[in-house]
Amino acid sequence: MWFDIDPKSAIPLFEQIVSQVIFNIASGGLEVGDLIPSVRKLGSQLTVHPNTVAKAFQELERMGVVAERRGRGMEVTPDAPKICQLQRRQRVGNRIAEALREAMSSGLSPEEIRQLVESVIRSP
Amino acid sequence: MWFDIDPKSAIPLFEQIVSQVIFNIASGGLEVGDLIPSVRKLGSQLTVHPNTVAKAFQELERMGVVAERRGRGMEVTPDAPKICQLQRRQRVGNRIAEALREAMSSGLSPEEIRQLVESVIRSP
Amino acid sequence: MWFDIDPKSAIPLFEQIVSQVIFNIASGGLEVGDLIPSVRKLGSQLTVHPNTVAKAFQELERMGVVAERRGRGMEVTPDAPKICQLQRRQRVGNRIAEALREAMSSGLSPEEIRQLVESVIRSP
Amino acid sequence: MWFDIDPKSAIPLFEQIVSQVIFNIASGGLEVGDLIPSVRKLGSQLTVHPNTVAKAFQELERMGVVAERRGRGMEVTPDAPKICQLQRRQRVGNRIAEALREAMSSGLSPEEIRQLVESVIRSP
DNA sequence: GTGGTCTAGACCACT
DNA sequence: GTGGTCTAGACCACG
Repeated sequence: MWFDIDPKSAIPLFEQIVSQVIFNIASGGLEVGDLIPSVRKLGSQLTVHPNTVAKAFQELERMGVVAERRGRGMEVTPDAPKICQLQRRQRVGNRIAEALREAMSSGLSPEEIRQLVESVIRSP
Repeated sequence: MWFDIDPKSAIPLFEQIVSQVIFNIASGGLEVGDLIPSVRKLGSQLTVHPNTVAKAFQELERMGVVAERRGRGMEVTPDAPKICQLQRRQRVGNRIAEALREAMSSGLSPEEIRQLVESVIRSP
Repeated sequence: MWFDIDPKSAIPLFEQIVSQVIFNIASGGLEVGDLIPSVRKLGSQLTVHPNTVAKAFQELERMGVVAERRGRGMEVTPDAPKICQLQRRQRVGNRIAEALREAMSSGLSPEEIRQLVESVIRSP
Repeated sequence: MWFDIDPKSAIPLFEQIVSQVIFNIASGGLEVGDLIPSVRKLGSQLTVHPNTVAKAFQELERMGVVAERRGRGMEVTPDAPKICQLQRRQRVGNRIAEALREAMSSGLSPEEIRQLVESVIRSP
């Protein structure tokens, strides 16, 4: 299980947490029936306030990706893998599309953009 | 001169306006000494509140890209092209890098990402 | 002895258990001197955590409805029937009053509400 | 426009606020295109923290009942009346059904319950 | 002025 | 220990 959170990003923290949980389920890092980390544990791990994590969890619950097990925590639902794999493609695709749309509106040529993409995809 | 604004994007409107002005200067759509449109004119053209446009112009002035010509409006400075071409690469590059970083952290393979990018770059 | 528990209700489980014991005593299903089921037995019967049952029993003891018989369990007290018949009317009345108060504040007419009540009272 | 909030109720405040807005729209007290009161205004009117009101508004936005007008407030959507009239019946019906189900499980006869209902419906 | 996000910390129900 | 609700108050983006 892996979390990649950037507190300086314009994307709200709770939204980033939602995405990361989705990605973990989509890639099999979290499986059906698993308990996801508690709000307090994850909060201290990410140095984020537990309330912020809780907000992310409520969103995930609303999506049907996790369900509360009273007094135990939040459990990955049977429907989660299907939902999350779909969501992953949508979220990743949308953000790339948005960035490329901006790139093209900037006057850079498709070739320059392709080079930029390649340099990024290889580097980090 | 061309503006591509998306009011539904998570990126603040004033930030999008700043970028679009920078892109117009970088690509030669606006040249040194040109007057950029007034706050009201641009506001009504983009259906954005004039205060929001004013905030963007303030930011551009702070960057040294435009300067006030008393009684005439905001004028593109001599330094602007150099600044804007640099800014364009940085802004476009950063946003692509961010989107790709997310894509890679999502568990998709580099090959899948490359395909996604190609499909987006070709479509619209 | 009969228990009607809904784990999805907004009403706390322990509160539902308290009510159900009260109703059983009020209606004569449990009589003075009877032993109520043990915390573990009732817990496994209702698939509820024993601590939750224990909390309900604590509340019932505080109300004077049951008392501990050392080594035997919890026994229905002589005062219980009187207390429980009063409590039953209060609890049922309060909850109905609350639901109807909401119904009336919703803008539905008394006639529409009466119909709703009739349809519910006849159906299940 | 009318709000009936009970801070002592077991129902969460934000949920009560959601219901009350729905009821107001369903009964025509709020019409399509109206701005609902701001989080701060409604918060101080109900002596509830603005964050609690905001949580209710987010739920309403998620339901498609209101939409944000950036910098102006939350506006009643065209779909709202239909949604709210449906929701009103469901919410009111559910709560009455729950209360009556409890009443019947308490051992009271249908006739006693009907009398209770009538006495409540006539009194306040 | 508007709502959105975040931190902080309290209390509660439940296991 | 778990999550849910609420209060409190800060800062931000937008009009």
